[in-house]
Amino acid sequence: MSNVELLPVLDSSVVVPCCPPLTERPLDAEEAERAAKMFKALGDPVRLRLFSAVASHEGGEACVCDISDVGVSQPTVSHHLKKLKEAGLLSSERRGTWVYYRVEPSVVAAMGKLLAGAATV
Amino acid sequence: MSNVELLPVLDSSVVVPCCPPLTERPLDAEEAERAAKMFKALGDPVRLRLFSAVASHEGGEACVCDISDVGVSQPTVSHHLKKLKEAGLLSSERRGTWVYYRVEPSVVAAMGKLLAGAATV
DNA sequence: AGCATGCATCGACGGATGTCGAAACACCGA
DNA sequence: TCGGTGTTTCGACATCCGTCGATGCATGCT
Repeated sequence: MSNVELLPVLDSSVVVPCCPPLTERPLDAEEAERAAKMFKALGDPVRLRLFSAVASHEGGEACVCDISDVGVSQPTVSHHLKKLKEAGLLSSERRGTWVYYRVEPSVVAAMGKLLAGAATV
Repeated sequence: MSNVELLPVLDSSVVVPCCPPLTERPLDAEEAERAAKMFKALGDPVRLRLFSAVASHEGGEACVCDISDVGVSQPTVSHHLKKLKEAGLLSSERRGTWVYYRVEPSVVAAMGKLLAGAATV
């Protein structure tokens, strides 16, 4: 039943260039500015729910109508999705009536790499 | 009956209970609230630099004096360290004149687990 | 063309947040 | 006990941010 999605195997070396792991050395101002934007994007409960809804949706994508039941108005949902997009965490594409959002794997991987190591001090 | 230890030994495999990976299922409101607090704590450039400074400091800990050169006033540094502590990402201990901060590995690991999977959609 | 639906933008409002200087607190050495 | 240094707390302020209703735009259906 499940037609397997084509997974572009996560190539860890092609991760979006941002910053070294947080444990490698203290981030400088510019690096911190960039990295903070990504964390900030997930630093809101509504955005986190939207992101999770997209990430966990079958097919790896979801239209706004699929995920907009998070307790805030429709304009607010749209506002948050825009923020997530600006942070690079989601991308969107219009197909007919609906707009589909999907996770941007490389950026999420970059966040993971930032954290990697900090848990094993 | 419940005279159970409230704070069991922190086994690094037993990560702080928070939420399932973001890809497993959509987070509910309560989970999102908890998880967002952690991301929000790292969503400020100054806090990210402070966290990185602690995480990368030799010995896994640093006193405020070691890391307070991030371009803001000293009270502001203290304010941000408090936020990181409240989020559970750092812990602190006073030893004589100085206060030492260190990374709380289990909480950082929890954040990593949230992200894990979202990069391999 | 006209209308209904899905989504984005606008403008406004209230509360949260980052920042500072001043002051308080904790500790140590003389 | 006193002064000095490291750190936190306090109070104030400007800005940012999440939220909403109203409105605009794009698409598809009749």
